[in-house]
Amino acid sequence: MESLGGAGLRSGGARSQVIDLLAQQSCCRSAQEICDELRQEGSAVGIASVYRALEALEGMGLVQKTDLGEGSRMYEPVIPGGDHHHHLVCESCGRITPFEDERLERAIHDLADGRKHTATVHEVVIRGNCSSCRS
Amino acid sequence: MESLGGAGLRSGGARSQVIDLLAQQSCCRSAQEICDELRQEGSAVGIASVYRALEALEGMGLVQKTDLGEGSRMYEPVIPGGDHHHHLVCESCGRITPFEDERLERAIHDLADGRKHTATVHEVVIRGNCSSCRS
DNA sequence: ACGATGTTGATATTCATTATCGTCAAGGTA
DNA sequence: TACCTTGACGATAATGAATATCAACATCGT
Repeated sequence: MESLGGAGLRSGGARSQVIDLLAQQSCCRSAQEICDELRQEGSAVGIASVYRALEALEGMGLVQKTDLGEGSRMYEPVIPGGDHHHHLVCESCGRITPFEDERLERAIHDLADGRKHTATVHEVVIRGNCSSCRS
Repeated sequence: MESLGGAGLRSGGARSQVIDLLAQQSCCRSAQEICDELRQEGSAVGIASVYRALEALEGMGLVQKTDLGEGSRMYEPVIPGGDHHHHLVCESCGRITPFEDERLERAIHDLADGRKHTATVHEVVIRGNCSSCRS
C-alpha cells in the first residue's frame, strides 16, 4: 500500500478494494469477476476502476496479467519472494490448476540470459486433460 | 491437404489460401494480418473465412493459437515433428523473437506427467527487453 | 476555506471475434 | 444433363472485453 504513495498515487476507495480482494486470492481472476465480487460485498465499484487499478498495479509489478485463452484476461497478485506459479488448463472441464516448478523456472531464466533478453515476467500455460477428465 | 478431406471437409478457396499462407510463415500472424496479406495478393477472402479456417485447422492440431497480450491473438502453423518454438516479447519495441529450448520442453513434459495431466499444447511467453533495446 | 490535482462510476466507444444470412460451387444421383 | 443436397463463401450484424471520456467528488497542501 505504501508503494502507491511512493509512485505518486493516492489510494482511493476503488483501488484499495481491488488490492484487498486480490491479496486474498491465490490464483487468477478476471476483471469482471473482481468487479462482481466487490459489488456483492456491497461496494459500488465501476468496471472501469477495476481495469484502472489493475493497470496501475501491473505497472508496479504487483499484478500479473495472463491470458488463458478463455475469452478474457486473468489477473493475479505477484507476491514478491513468495509463491510463483503457472497454470494447467483442462480442455475438457475448463478447470485451472496452478503449479510451481523450480526446474522450469531455472530453464526459463538461463534461456533468457543466454539470449541477452531480460525476463521481467514470463508465463507458461499447459493445455490438456486433467486426471479426473481422463478417467 | 488430404487431412481436410479425411475430416469430412472440402477445401474451398479461402481455406486452402489460408493454409498456403500459413505454411510459408515461420512465426505467428494475427487473423487480420493473414486476411490483409491474402487480399494484397488479389484474393477476396473475408475475415470470417479466415477465422473459420483457423478454427478448423486448430481443431486438427495443425495450427496453434497464442496470445502474446498485444490485443489480438496470433496463429502459427504446427509442423509435426518439426520446429517447435515459443516467444520472447520485447516490452519496449514490441518485437517478437521465437526460440527453441530442449531443456524447457523436457521440464514441461515431465511436469505434466507428474501431475497426470496430458499436455496437448503448451505455450511459454517471456516478456522483457531485448538486447538492442537495452543498449 | 480554497484551489489544484487525482480518483471515481457511468457510459460511450473501439475493436477483435463470433454468429447469421443469402449466395454459390462441388458432388452425387438418376 | 438436370436436379438436389451439402457445405463453403463473403459481407455484415451482433457480441463482448477493454479503453476513453466526462462530470462529480476526494484528498492534499497552502
